[in-house]
Amino acid sequence: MDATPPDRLRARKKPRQARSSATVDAIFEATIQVLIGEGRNRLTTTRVAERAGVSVGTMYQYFPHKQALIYALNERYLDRLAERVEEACLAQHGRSTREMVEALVTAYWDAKTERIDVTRALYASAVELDNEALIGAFAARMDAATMAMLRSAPTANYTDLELVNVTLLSVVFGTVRNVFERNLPPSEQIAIREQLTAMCLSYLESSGAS
Amino acid sequence: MDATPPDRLRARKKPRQARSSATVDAIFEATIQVLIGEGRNRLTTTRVAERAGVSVGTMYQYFPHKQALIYALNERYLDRLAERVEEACLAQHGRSTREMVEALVTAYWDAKTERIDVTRALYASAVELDNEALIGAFAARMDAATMAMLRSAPTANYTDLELVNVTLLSVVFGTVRNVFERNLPPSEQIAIREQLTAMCLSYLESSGAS
Amino acid sequence: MDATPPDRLRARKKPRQARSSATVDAIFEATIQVLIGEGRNRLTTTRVAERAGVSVGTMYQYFPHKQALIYALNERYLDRLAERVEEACLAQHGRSTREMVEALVTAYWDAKTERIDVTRALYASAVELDNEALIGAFAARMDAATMAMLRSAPTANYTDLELVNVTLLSVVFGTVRNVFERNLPPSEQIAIREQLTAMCLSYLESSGAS
Amino acid sequence: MDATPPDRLRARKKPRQARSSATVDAIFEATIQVLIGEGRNRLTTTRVAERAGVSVGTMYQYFPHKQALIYALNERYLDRLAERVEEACLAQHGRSTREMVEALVTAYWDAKTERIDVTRALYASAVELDNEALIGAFAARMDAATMAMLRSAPTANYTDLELVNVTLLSVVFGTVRNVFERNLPPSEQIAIREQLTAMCLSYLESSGAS
DNA sequence: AATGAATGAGTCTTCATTCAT
DNA sequence: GATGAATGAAGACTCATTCAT
Repeated sequence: MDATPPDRLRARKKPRQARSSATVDAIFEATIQVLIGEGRNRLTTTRVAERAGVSVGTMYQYFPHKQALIYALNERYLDRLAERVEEACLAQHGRSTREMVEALVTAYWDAKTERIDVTRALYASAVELDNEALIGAFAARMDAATMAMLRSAPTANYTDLELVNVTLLSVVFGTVRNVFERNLPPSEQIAIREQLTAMCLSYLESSGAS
Repeated sequence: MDATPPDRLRARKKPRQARSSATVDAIFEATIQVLIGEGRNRLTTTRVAERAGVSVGTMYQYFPHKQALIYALNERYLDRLAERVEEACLAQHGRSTREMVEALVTAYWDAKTERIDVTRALYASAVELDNEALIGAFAARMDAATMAMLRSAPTANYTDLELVNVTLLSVVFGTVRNVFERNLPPSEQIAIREQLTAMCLSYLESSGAS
Repeated sequence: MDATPPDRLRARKKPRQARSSATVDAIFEATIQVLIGEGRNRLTTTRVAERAGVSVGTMYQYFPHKQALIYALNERYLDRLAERVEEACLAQHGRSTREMVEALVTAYWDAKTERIDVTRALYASAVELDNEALIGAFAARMDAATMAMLRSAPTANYTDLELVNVTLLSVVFGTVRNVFERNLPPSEQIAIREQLTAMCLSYLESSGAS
Repeated sequence: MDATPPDRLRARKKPRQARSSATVDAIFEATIQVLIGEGRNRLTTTRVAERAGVSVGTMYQYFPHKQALIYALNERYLDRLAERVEEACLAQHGRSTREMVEALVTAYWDAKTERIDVTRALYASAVELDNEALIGAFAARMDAATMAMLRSAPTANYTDLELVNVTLLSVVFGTVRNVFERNLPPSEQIAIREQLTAMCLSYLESSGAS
């Protein structure tokens, strides 16, 4: 992710060697575990280090301070999320609008819902993080991916593609978040998801009619 | 709001007299100010009390602990928000679907956007709060208000009103949140809002066609 | 009790009227209850006042500060204890040494054991109280009462009555305390009490033999 | 001492290295000093740490909370006390009853009286401590030590050794405490101590007569 | 005289960060 | 490079005491 974050949030070193990478992964994993198991308020550097099986000192070799760790964690998460959605979009190039919408909703919904505790934990961790850059970079990637997909549609022809696109993303991303925050029963979630898909499809069809 | 929250989050005394009520209001206001000005991580009881112009001791007479304060603050906020939306819905009973959708989106959007810093601050404050009860109560009020409104529509006739309704709310609420989180320029926000309204209107019209 | 305590521990006013006396009694009772129910660390003026059914302000009319309350409470307790033992001793004047010892042990043991929770609570409350004067006054009364009793013995004739007396009191009082601190089963307590009585009787008999 | 205390009173780490052990000792010493110099009410973690020449943080690395510190302090004290008495008893195995009694009284009396301010301070510190386990373990050790000693007596033969033993300990321990609590002049204390010894000796002789 | 809201110094405890080994 | 003991500032919360009503 090309987020060019505030300098103070940069990790101290880009982990290049296998060893380092494994350590960093362990730290990330530990962070998530602590976040899930103990909550944001009990997310302490000591606890993370302990759970990761390294010493605090070592942790501070990779992340100059706690915020940098959380920043990097969210960065990694958004990176992977973006990748998944990009792939899904790419796979629909030239397909029907219905397939596009379905793929988009499915990819995002599944990614967010698969490990709902992780999703929640990361949302919590990001509060008060100076993460505008992160969000911006993620949004840019998503915008690019879905716009390219929509543009490749054989039949549709959008007058104001940018607007349609940003609306589509806002609606999909926003709705997903809202649904899992309300903690509705699975059956209802599935029903809403179908409605959402239909709604977006209808929106795109009416927007892209020549 | 009838949220019957976990006992430990209850405020200590219901402010009855004018004096008390003024104090409580000052504390709420101070909390928001600190949240906006210093951020969630620097939201300390001392700072809030100082800003509110009371002693910590006094604060603890009204709120048994910090969490109770934050809980009460969110409760009050959601209460007012719910009221505004309820009123807006009530005013549209019997009107056209277009008017209904416009009123709903406008009411919620404006309430959330008017003081965007406050909105953000409250979202941040609620992280890691045991606020399921709060959210549940709010959702129930909204569900009731919009369902009653939709049911009063002269022409529409929804097969599965409940589903349509919960979808509508999820989409509207979710999208609003997503838009202001992305911090888009106002002009773009307005454009998206129009698109959202149109989208929802189209959704309702197709769902309510007899 | 003629304890002439440090000025700062004096109760503010000697309760003379019936009303006051009832209030003071209620406060004393409440103090004991809180002590038993919540422990010394949670013995707060507010809690005591609440339990006594008066306001803190009122309590401070009777006791200038917390220490004065605790001091007065212990004073009253020792007063009553002294009275009981004095009566028991007085009743044995001229009787046999055996009767004297039995009466002394019984009176003290029962007084301390009847409400073991109260006894414990008061011991706890008195820690760090500047109660030398209290203890001194109590000791003096006890010394006087038992010495007068022993002196009235028809047959015994103690060479060093003072020493015998202070030894007797130290042994009896000390043993009682030790026994209930160890929290032994009742049957064992009774057995020890008998042994103690026999031991003291034997001691007095050998000391008072002419 | 095998006191198996409530988990929450356990010290955090067993000091193994010399460094740690020195720190722990310094903390214990500081605690006693503060207790003596300022009293139980002014025994604060900050004050102890300061006096011990370490930071509060360090103190909390060894003791998870204040109570654990006080618990450990009392544990150590009772451990040493028990050791002293055990040694004294062991040294009298096979000797005369008179020597046994004298050794027991002397050992306990001296241990308690040598540093009367420390003794008092520790009694005060233990109030409201959940120290039943501690007292129980100490009592068990004392019971064992004195019973073994009495049993080794060449001439005596106790019908109910257990009862005689527990009585003996209650009387000795209780009397010692009572005497130093009354703060009598040294000459008088010595005299009482002799009386106590004689009294116990007489008790044992009459109990152990075959 | 009684009340009880208000005060704020003082407590315990946590935790990000450093640095000697 | 790794470790983890040590630091101490900062936070949540309590409670004896006062005083306006």
